[in-house]
Amino acid sequence: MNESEKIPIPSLRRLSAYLRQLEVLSASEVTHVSSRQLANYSKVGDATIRRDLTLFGKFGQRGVGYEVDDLISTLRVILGTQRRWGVVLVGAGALGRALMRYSGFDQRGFKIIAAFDNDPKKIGTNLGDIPIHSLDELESVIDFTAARIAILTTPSQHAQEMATRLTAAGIEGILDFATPSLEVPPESYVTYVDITAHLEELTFQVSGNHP
Amino acid sequence: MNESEKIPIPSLRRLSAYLRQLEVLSASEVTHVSSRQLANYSKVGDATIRRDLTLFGKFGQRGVGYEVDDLISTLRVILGTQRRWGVVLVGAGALGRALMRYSGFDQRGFKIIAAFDNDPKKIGTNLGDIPIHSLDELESVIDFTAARIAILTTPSQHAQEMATRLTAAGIEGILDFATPSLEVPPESYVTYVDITAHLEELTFQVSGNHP
DNA sequence: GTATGTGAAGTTATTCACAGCG
DNA sequence: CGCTGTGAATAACTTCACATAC
Repeated sequence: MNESEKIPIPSLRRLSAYLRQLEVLSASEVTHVSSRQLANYSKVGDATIRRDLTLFGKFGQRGVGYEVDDLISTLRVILGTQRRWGVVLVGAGALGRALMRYSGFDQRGFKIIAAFDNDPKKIGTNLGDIPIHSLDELESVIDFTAARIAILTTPSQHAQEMATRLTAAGIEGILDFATPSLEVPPESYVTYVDITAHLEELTFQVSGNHP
Repeated sequence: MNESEKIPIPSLRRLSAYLRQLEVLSASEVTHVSSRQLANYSKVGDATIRRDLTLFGKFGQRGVGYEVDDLISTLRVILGTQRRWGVVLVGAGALGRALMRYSGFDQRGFKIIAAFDNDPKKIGTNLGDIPIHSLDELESVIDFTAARIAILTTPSQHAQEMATRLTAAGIEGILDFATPSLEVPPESYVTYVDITAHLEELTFQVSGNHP
């Protein structure tokens, strides 16, 4: 995939942050918010917020601001989460199991519907209501559930093989915790999360070994 | 903190990725690598790699490239991970416990040395060799261990209070899984990881609701 | 008065392209 | 010759500042 009609990735990522803040405001019965107010809740400038939003349309009212619940709906439509997404998870180790137990996905439109592992002790069991399957069933379960998104939490040695099988089986987006720079077909999309890289960012800032 | 001597954050984050790749190459007994080769392993151009590295010094040899193990050491010095960092973890829920079990930190220079939770059933127990303390002991344990980095995996309602206490107790860097835009004193540093935001990035790309 | 949406300006980051060194 | 290091050029992103709308 990708062409994405020229949406800058930084802008796209900020949309999720705006959505979080708006959900908090909505829960506090706030009905309207200006870009200035929204900017107060983050490190982003008000002009950036307005520009980000106008990449997708005109959602504000001059002199008033944005209607909170409307903007939430709009952002969900843009991000594709006004509908529910079934997600499969490959690798039911410590991190995979933690994600399977994480309750926050539900309210954000995601549901882990199946997990896969190669440990015979886990295969056939459930964690909560999520069944853990053998890797042999990867393709058939993806086909049956029509899942399009996968979370990859295997050891890094197996990550590329799993990514190849996942995309061949119809998965279009992979959230990769396992290894940097997975090779996937051009019509699919990967985002990589490296927790140690974030810690390294902190130690760089904290230890100040700057030139 | 921060002034960071003008290191662009994107460059800084790529250093961690280079380090991962170099570690793989070193394990495969590769002794030298050119920026071009390194670029093949990621989506970054070779000129970007050279420019990133020269922000910190001149580490290559013309006509040859970079010596893999040397560059690994150099990057660790830059990132501050040639020494070992004790890290405290606040919130021993599913995600916190998964991170406590994660073995990859050790080889990257990090060690979770203590965890904190408010659940009486957890307090006083160990997970692996990591003791779980009462939150009452937060300040004293940070003081005793001289920890400077913390991982925050509490429910979001408690995150700000915990961040305030952590920084007051001497923590300088927080890896925040709990809530966006924590307020911290200017001499401390926060990096935020939002797993659902990454999933939203995928659903945006996959569902193609682009203008 | 207040706040959006947006050209224009400014800033930051990436890529080009090549001189210079091993 | 190959590959780094780097000015210069380009591209990407952010911020300014204001006309416009409510």
